Amino acid sequence: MVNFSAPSASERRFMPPAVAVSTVAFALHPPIDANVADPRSGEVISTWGEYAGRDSTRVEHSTTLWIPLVRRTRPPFDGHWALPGGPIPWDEDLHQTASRTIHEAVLRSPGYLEQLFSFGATTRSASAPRLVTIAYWGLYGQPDLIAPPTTEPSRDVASDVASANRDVVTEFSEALVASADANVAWFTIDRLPELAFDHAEIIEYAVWRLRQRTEYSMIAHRFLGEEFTLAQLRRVHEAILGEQIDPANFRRDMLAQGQLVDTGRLEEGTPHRPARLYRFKEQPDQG
Amino acid sequence: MVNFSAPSASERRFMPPAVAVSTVAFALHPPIDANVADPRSGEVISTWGEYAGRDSTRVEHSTTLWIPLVRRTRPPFDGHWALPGGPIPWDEDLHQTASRTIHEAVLRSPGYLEQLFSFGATTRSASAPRLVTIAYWGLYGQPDLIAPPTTEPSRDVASDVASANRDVVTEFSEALVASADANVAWFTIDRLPELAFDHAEIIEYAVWRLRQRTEYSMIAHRFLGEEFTLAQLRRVHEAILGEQIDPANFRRDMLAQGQLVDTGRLEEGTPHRPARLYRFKEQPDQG
DNA sequence: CGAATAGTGTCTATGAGACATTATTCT
DNA sequence: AGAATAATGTCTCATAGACACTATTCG
Repeated sequence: MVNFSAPSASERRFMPPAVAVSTVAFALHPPIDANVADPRSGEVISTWGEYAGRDSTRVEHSTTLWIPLVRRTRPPFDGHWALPGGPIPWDEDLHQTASRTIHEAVLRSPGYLEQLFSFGATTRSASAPRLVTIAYWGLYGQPDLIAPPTTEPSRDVASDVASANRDVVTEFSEALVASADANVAWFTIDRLPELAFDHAEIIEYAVWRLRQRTEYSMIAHRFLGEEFTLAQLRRVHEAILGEQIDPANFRRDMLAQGQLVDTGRLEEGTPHRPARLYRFKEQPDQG
Repeated sequence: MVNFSAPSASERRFMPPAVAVSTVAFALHPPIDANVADPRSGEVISTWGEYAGRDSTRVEHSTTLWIPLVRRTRPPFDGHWALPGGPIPWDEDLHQTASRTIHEAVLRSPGYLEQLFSFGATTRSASAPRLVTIAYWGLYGQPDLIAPPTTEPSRDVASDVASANRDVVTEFSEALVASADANVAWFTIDRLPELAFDHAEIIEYAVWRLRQRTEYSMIAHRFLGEEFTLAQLRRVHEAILGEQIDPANFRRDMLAQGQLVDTGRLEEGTPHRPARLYRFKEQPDQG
């Protein structure tokens, strides 16, 4: 008979570390119905829909990236914001766990997901038991954000995993609360609140890795809809890089890549000369 | 009272995955006293010292990279070769575990160590319990290889971790045998034997990442001694890339980097014009 | 001297950044 | 017409690859 009752402190010393997953999910802006929080106080201000209103320029000209965070509701780091995530069930691949846990928080699945790094320092949480976190980073594209929230049957992780190692779940229990509530909100990456554990470091590294990427085409692909103008594509790159790009050179380089296809159609409803609409050339999906 | 006796198959279903570390440790050639195995049979042929003899050109002109592997002595994959590694004790950082386990197999510590990727597919071992492996890659430099084997007190992992989750150790028990024996041998990366688990995939990815590195200077740094000629440095780069480099262009580019310092001294004992000796400019260590 | 490798100089193709200029649409 | 942005063209500079040529040491 196996007894998985909570081990005492002295017994913990002989336990192997537990594993979990956390995800940094970038978007050009939050979903319409999502909460936006004040970076300073962490207080939820309003939904993105109210905040941005019908001012589409605010969306179109988004010049920075957003990520969703989850507020912890118990120690350690009670009240601090943290990355969405959770423990790894025995029958889920790492990607699956990342995808499912981010969906449980945001009610939407990112179009792209890639492993970032594993954080396992013995010091990453002073009081809690040893936990190795495999961090992922992902991208919410325009289609993902426009789509209404989906409700997948969320597995009862508490009984699957927690019963075997209940201590681990204390770091993630907040991800299990009903979503779209005040404990899930979006922040811009250049104005983040105080974060739990070493999650600030994880986010910093995720941003760095996103910017390191040479093939932005594939990445930007995920942020955009089916058809788009070169200006829209350029703004995605600018949001990722955090700096401006020369439109002329950008056009030349992107077209030289041979990844774009001119649809022959034109943008509509502009107060100026309309731009050509492009789409990406078909190519094998990955991620 | 916590009972960590081996769980049955049905009980395993509710256990969280265990975590371990494996390391791909590159070197320009094996240590002098290390075993060299025949790629086909996996049989240990001789030590590197016997094999290479006093033919220093064989060492100097090494045109490929070597890695140490450990032969499994029990199922699953009994008799197959695998990466050195082991489970993570509660009080060790991931780097420390990688460094310690590779030392237990090779009796030498690599001069450079960097996290590679975490492999956690549910399918990576059919019969054994779920295990997430955090892979590292490292470099043995010339000084590391010349140095005599060091014997650090190896912690009794079996009692630290294995007692808590004995099943996990079946994948790594071979790392605990007395080292420098016939179950540890070196292979060239282009002629590897059949490997256990998904370790072939891990090695392939490690080689890819090594070659992706733009700043080879830092990497090559680790492979060389204090002073070196440009030809020696070039051969390191050629071994990493797996292809030849134009000596003239290589010289120009390396000197333009401003990382090299002319020591003013010359190579000795050559049957031709001796080359200048360089060293790397002092810079903050990392890794 | 000849062999062998070290070391230098030069030509060319490519790609990125800067920026001037023309084109097209709306108000 | 004037505003605003799309789209094109051109110049320069930095870098990488190819390769001819000179220099120095040993035997």
